[in-house]
Amino acid sequence: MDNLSEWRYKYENGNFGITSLTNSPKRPLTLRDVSEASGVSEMTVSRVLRNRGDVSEATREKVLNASKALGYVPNKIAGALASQRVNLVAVIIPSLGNMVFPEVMTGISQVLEDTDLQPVVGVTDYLPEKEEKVLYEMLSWRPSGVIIAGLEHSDASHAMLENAGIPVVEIMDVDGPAIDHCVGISHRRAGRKMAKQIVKSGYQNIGFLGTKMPLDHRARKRFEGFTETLAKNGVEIADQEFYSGGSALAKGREMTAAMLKRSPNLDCLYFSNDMIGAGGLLYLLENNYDIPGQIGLAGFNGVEMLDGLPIQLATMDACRNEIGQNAAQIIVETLAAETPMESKCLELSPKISLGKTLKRR
Amino acid sequence: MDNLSEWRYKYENGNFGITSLTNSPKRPLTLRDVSEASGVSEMTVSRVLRNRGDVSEATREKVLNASKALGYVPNKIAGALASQRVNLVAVIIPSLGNMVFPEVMTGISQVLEDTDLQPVVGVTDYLPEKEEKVLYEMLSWRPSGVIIAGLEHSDASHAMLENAGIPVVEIMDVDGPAIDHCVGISHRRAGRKMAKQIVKSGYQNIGFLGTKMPLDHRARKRFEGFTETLAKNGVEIADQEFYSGGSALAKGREMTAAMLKRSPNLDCLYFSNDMIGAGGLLYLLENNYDIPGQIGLAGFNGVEMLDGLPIQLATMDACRNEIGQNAAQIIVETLAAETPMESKCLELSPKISLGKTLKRR
DNA sequence: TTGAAAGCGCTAACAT
DNA sequence: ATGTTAGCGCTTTCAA
Repeated sequence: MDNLSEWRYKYENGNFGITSLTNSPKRPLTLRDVSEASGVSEMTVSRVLRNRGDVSEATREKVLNASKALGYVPNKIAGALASQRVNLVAVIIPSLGNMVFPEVMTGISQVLEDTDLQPVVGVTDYLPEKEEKVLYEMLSWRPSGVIIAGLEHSDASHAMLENAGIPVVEIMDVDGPAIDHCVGISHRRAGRKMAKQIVKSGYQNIGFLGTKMPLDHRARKRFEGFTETLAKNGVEIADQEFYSGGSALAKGREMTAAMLKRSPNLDCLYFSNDMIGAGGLLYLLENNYDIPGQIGLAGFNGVEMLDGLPIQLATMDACRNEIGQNAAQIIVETLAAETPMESKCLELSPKISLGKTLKRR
Repeated sequence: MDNLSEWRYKYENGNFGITSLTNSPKRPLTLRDVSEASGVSEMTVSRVLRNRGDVSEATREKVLNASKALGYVPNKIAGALASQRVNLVAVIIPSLGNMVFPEVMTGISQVLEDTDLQPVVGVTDYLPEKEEKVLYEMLSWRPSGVIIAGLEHSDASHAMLENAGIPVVEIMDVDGPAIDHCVGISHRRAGRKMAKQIVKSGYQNIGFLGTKMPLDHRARKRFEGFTETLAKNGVEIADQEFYSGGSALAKGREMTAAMLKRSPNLDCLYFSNDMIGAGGLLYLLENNYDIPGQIGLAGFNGVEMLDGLPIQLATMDACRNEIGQNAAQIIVETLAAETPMESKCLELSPKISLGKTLKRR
């Protein structure tokens, strides 16, 4: 950073204009160029640029000036090869459109910002083959660690992660065996918890609305936990519907309309995410349903958006930021540890938020 | 990919279990290991793994088997250093939370998927200093191209981009001089267009609600274009309010309430993004305002979410996916070109969508 | 069709 | 405090 800020200073003070004319922009500059321009050995230049070892203030200045004047940007590829160290952490997530994952990313960045590590994102679109491809691609850059969503991976992905020889943190989910470390919530438990709450509130005819994704294991686990607990209480899902693609808000609206037309006696709807929940909520309000008296509603995620809804939707926080922070923290600690760290598995507790769409008893 | 899929095959068929016992996961495997395991020179192994040059089918098979059995993942760092080529495209955007940028990313990925290029994302949080840092960091990995949001950069960033010696595409905005290529819309023109529409619809007392970000140049330009055209029509912004942070939907609601309390005679609100627009819309509906008769509303972006709203908000599409696709296309073409490509600047036309929140005349 | 040698640009480990 | 040497793991180039 020091290097960078001085460089910036230089440009802001106009020296750039001159130097840009002196060096052809074709061949990227090397340490050697800086070395020659400053009359100091490459090694010393390297030391200055990395703030390593003892360098006299005089040489330091000479080097910095030359480096800035030329507009030198170090070649990390060569550096990484020589030092066998790469300050990158691979972060592999299913999607950026989900809002959940940008928040996880924020948590990760917050922690990594205080280190010299940098997150690099890869997106899998919930496809195991793509996950495999992305993982392979990222591992071939020899990152210092991997943070990857979910516990379910193809055999090949699994093998790659086990053999990578770097810390691996599987995030979002803890319902299953982890390869190395893991941080997340139990989606099964989350489903159960909401089922308990709904039953406790006195609802009996419950509909489920969710995504069609057979590959969204976490949604599936929530569904399983949910039905399981209902069953224990002698209640069965009265109707269910799944969607894929399109605007979640619009889908929630449509599915709710369709389901209530089909099963008018439902008294509660459980949505697998807050966005479709919000759509359902808007639909019901427009059609003058009494919420939560006539019909109860619950979602999942605790997306910030909900604060702006006419009525606050009951939901459950998925601890996204916290998950990101903890995962990054584990990577940092593992890398700092002298002795090989033990695998850690951290289960966070999603907080239920009743909002105003479930009856209180 | 061929390499990868065969590798996968191997694991799925259980060979992994055995080999994982044979090689210690401590030292990453090298070409040499594969070479020794297959009794073929490193060079030939390299050829096979990259599908380069002529290799006999027999050797090819030997090498592939050895490679898969060991679980070899090539080291791109070494490869990049040797070949002086990196298949990475740096994509630098202000935020992932905005929904706009994930959509741009989708467009980019769609195009790059058919090539061997890979996007790598960096986030600046709308901060010029962070942009500088991220850019410096990314350039030090010697990517093949840069796609960066906006036309406004610090002097140092500007200098780095000019000197990088790789294709640069500035996206989202075309109101200003580009360094190399650019793809986007004119936000000034977008602001003007919506102003024209609002005036044409007969509104006279117009309020503006937007983000407080002085660094969101595109929002600023829309605002400028908007007021400019109003002025030409003898109309002045009657009230305005800016926010920062928090749930955009909730903010839209709050700001709308506050503004109408303060300026009850407003007959139209222009929101700088659809999310706050949706918040305002929900607030007004709940309070039984007649939309668009009593009060007109317009937003900006054309976010998919809007489809689920009770009334469709008037807005303007920012061509996000298209921008991403075109930007990536330019990078691909420039890299493929034998002779240095001319700089291209592509202005897309945002489509206005009247929805039901503006009067039709 | 295959192999051997010479780096790519940097840094670790030693000198000095 | 500074310099020298020897690679890092690949690919390029040239030879066989």
